[in-house]
Formats: sequence, C-alpha cells, structure tokens
Amino acid sequence: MNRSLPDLSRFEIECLRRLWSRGDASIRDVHSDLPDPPSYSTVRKIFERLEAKGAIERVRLDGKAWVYRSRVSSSDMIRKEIRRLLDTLFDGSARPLVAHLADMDDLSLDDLKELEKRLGDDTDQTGHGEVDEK
Amino acid sequence: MNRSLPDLSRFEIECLRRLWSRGDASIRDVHSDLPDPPSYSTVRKIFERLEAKGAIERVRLDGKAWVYRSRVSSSDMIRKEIRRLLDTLFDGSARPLVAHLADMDDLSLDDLKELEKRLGDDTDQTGHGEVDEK
DNA sequence: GACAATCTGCTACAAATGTCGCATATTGTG
DNA sequence: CACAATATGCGACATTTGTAGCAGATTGTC
Repeated sequence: MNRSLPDLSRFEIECLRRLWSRGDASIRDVHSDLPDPPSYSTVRKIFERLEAKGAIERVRLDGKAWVYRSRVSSSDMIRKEIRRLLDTLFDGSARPLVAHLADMDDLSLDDLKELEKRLGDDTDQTGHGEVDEK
Repeated sequence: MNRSLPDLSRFEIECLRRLWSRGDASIRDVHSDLPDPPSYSTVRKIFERLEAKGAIERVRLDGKAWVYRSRVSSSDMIRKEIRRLLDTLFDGSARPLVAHLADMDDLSLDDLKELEKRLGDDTDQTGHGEVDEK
C-alpha cells in the first residue's frame, strides 16, 4: 500500500517534479532547473521539508553535496492532486472537469479521440511514465 | 475583463461553492451546508477573508445577519484552479491530465465519447451553468 | 417591555509556507 | 598546503490558513 502520500504545497511539488524528471539529483540541480528560482537557501528549506514529510530521501553524497531521490511516484502524487482538485471543485466526479477542460480550449476533439483510442489498450498512456522508480 | 481572480485556499473555495449553489446566502446557511463544519466563528473568518479578497460581497441585511453573494463566477474560478493544477503538475497542457483521469478509472470510454459529441456544438456543457451571476 | 438567541466586530493563536542569512565544515585547485 | 568556493546545519521572520472565544448590539418572542 502506498497510502498516506504526504500533503505537499505547490512549491514543494514544483521541486519534486524536477526530481522526477532528473532522477537522483542535488539541491543545486533542482535549484537551477527551477524557472524562476528563489534563493538557494529557500530551495534547501523546501528539500528539508520534503524530507521531513517523507517525500524524498538522501541516497548518497556527491562530493559534499547530498543527492536526493523521490520516494513517491509521480503517478501517485499526480493522482492524489487530481483527486484533491476534484473534491474541492466538484463533488469528486471527473466529468465536469473534462468538460471544463474542453471548454477552455485546452482539449481538442483530436485529443479526445486519441485518448479514446488509448483507453482501448491498458498500457500506461499518461505520457509520463515513471522517471524515477527505485 | 475579469482578470486577477483572487487566490483562494481550499477551504475558502469550499465555502464559496456553497454560495454558488445557494445563490445569496448567510454565513449560517453556508455553515450548515458544510459537510464537516468547524465552528461558526471559523466560517465567519473565512467569509471575512473572502470579502477582503473581493471574492464575495454583502448584498443586504436579513434580520441582523448579512446576506452574501459571490463576486466571481464559478466557471472562472474553476478554470483558474484547473489552470493552476495544470501548471503545477504538468507543464500546462491538459492532455496528460485527462490521460491520468482515464487511468484512474474516473473517466470511461463513454464519458469521453459524450464529451466528444458535446465538443461539436459550443453551448456551455460544463454541466454547471452559472448559478449565481448578477 | 424583558429576555433569550444569535450576529457582529475584534482579538488571539497555532501550524504551514515561503524566504533568507550566517557560521562552520569540507573540498577541489593551483 | 593555502584558499576560494560552496554545501550544510540552524535559526529567524513575515504571511497565509485554519480555528476559536468574547463582549456588545440587535432582534424576535412571550
């Protein structure tokens, strides 16, 4: 069971995402990947909290810098967040979400068609794939 | 232009939703609609903040209680939140979101098909419709 | 008109978040 | 080996959120 994924803040997720795409990485790495990064100290604090929440762990020392690794899969976390949104905005159902999405022109007819096709097979089609699964 | 919708917290949105479905309502109304309500005082504080953020306004006095009204449309706020999720989790694109949704079994092939059909006409098909638009 | 009910305006807090700076230890380089 | 660079451990705040209690004003009811 992977229950009880930690509750993460927006920025914490932002940082965690870099870890997902990088695989193991140092704070410096993540800091430089951030689009509009705050001070290095700030990112370090985020890592400290992510670690306290059990979302990441230190795997080894690279020189004098720690190399971190995500302990939660991106899929699980993404689902958790989606569920959260669904519960906050609607009553948990996904339909209205997608309807809004289409309404926002963020989803085309073609997108829908392709997703439909994908729903046929049951491979992971999230377009993400676990980047960092230990 | 309705730009600059206020940033609302989860609970603030939770309360705002009751206002959306109720139309004009008092704090007491919303408080009793809440599934697992904190103290009345707490809800009042939320209203105070929603008002400070410009998300709601007082429309009249009913007895000695204020009647509030949402100043933001549910659609706009919902879109804002969806966008926020999209930006936080993915890189702003909706496709992976829907893919995950389907993956989570929250969206069936039929749902997708119906949405597809809906995309044809361009009526509001969010299944929500503005409940309270002044 | 007296009173109980209850709404309001304030105030207070604890916890979570976002943001940093500093002093010390460690390291790679010339 | 001496030093500049830089990662770390800690501590410090300001804001935002969630939560609540109190005193005084207002109101509906008997």
